[in-house]
Formats: sequence, C-alpha cells, structure tokens
Amino acid sequence: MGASKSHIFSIPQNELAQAAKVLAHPARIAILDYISKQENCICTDLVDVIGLAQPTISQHLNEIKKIGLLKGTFEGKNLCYCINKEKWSELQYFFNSFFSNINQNCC
Amino acid sequence: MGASKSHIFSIPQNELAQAAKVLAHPARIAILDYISKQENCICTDLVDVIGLAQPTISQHLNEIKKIGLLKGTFEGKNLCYCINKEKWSELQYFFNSFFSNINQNCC
DNA sequence: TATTATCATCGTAATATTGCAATATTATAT
DNA sequence: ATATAATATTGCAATATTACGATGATAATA
Repeated sequence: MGASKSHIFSIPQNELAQAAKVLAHPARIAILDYISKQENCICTDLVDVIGLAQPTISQHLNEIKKIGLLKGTFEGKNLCYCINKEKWSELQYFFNSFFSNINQNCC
Repeated sequence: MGASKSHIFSIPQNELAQAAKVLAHPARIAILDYISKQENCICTDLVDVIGLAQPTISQHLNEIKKIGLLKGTFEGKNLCYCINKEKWSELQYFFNSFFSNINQNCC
C-alpha cells in the first residue's frame, strides 16, 4: 500500500489532516510567515528569502494555493498575491476547535 | 534529493512543521479525536474504532507519542494512556500564535 | 521583433510515508 | 510453566513528497 485510506475517515478529519499537511513543511511555514508579515502584496520572488530553488518554491506555493490560503494574481511576470484572510481565519478556527475539544481527567 | 532541507529554517518553523506533520494524517486525527473525548485512559485497542490494521495503528500511535502528545504506560498488554494536556495546550497555543501573526492590508 | 525577467511545468532522482502480513515481545491468567 | 491477549517490531511493497535542472510560457521593455 502506501496511499492513505482517506475514505474510512470523516470529512472534517480529512479536511483538518489536509490543512495540517500544508503546514507540515518548514519551507511552507517560512513562506507563510514571510507573506503574512508583509504590509502589501508579494510582487517579488520568494527564492532569495527562503533559499530553495525556484521550481521548489513554486511547488510549495502551489500546495498553499490548493487549499485556498492565497489570493491574488498568479500568472505571468510579477506575481501579486497575499494571504486569503477568510481562509486563514477559517483554519485558525478549525485548528483551535480541534484542540479545544478535550475531555480528560486521568493519568 | 527528496529530504527536507530543515537546516535552512528556524527552530520554531521546524517545530511547527513537525507538529503539523503529526496532524497531517486523518488516522492520527481520528485517534486523537477519540482519545481526547474519552473520560478516562484508553485501555482497549483502537483497532476496532479506527479500522486499520493493528501494526498500522501502532505506527501512528508512535508518531503521536514521539512529540509527547500522549502520556501513560505503553508497554505490554493493556496499554493505558491519554492525552498529555500540557503538550496539547502547548500545541494549541503554538498553532494559534502562528495564525494570529498576520499583518496584511491588500488584495 | 528580440531581449530580458519572472514564474510554471516536466522529468527525474532521492527520500519519506503508509499499510499490512508475519513475527516477536510483554503481561496476565490459569 | 503454559496459554492467551494485547501491543511492538520487522520487512516489504505501493505511493507520496521533496528538490532541482532543463525547458516552456508570459509579459514588460528596449
């Protein structure tokens, strides 16, 4: 095997796992850290900031885009994008709900 | 290649990514969901609850243990463990801080 | 139109993850 | 001590991820 048996889990469980997967790489954390601290849109390349090759950055950006965490224009020269605040807040709430859901009294 | 270039990122970035990686699989979310909703320690096997083979569950539990998210006894017959609340809260705070750190006004 | 700059895609190699059968280990009960 | 039940470990196959060189596409500028 090797492929996740996602069909045996609930939709929220899969969604949270999917979101966590995007955060499960330091390069993507670094990218999000950087973008979220900017005052304006990113219109320069992240390659110098992060320190990975351009195709690698492009791949990571794609993972982040896929869950809707970025908005802006993505084609051609001079990208211009920033954090999608709605999705960002949604994820914040999602993770927070997961961690808040605890009901233990032992050990 | 294929290995993460973790050395080029900061310690907090690597730590958050590491934590996210544990949450980046629906089986582990399901396991944590289940354990965190129990009143007491888990002393039965999760195999029936989750629906994966016993070695697979054991592997996933190990990933969760490795970042200190479980406490209790882990050897031999009749495991007895539960969520490590301190670590749980630490992660909650860690993720929340990451998401709170946003400073954007565009797009 | 040709050049340049910037980002995307393709192809591929290295490594990691997922899942399970088989087997080993551990603890308890008989 | 032996049997039983529960979890861990090993080994392996399938798949996914990470990374980058080479190449392609796009848009602004000379």
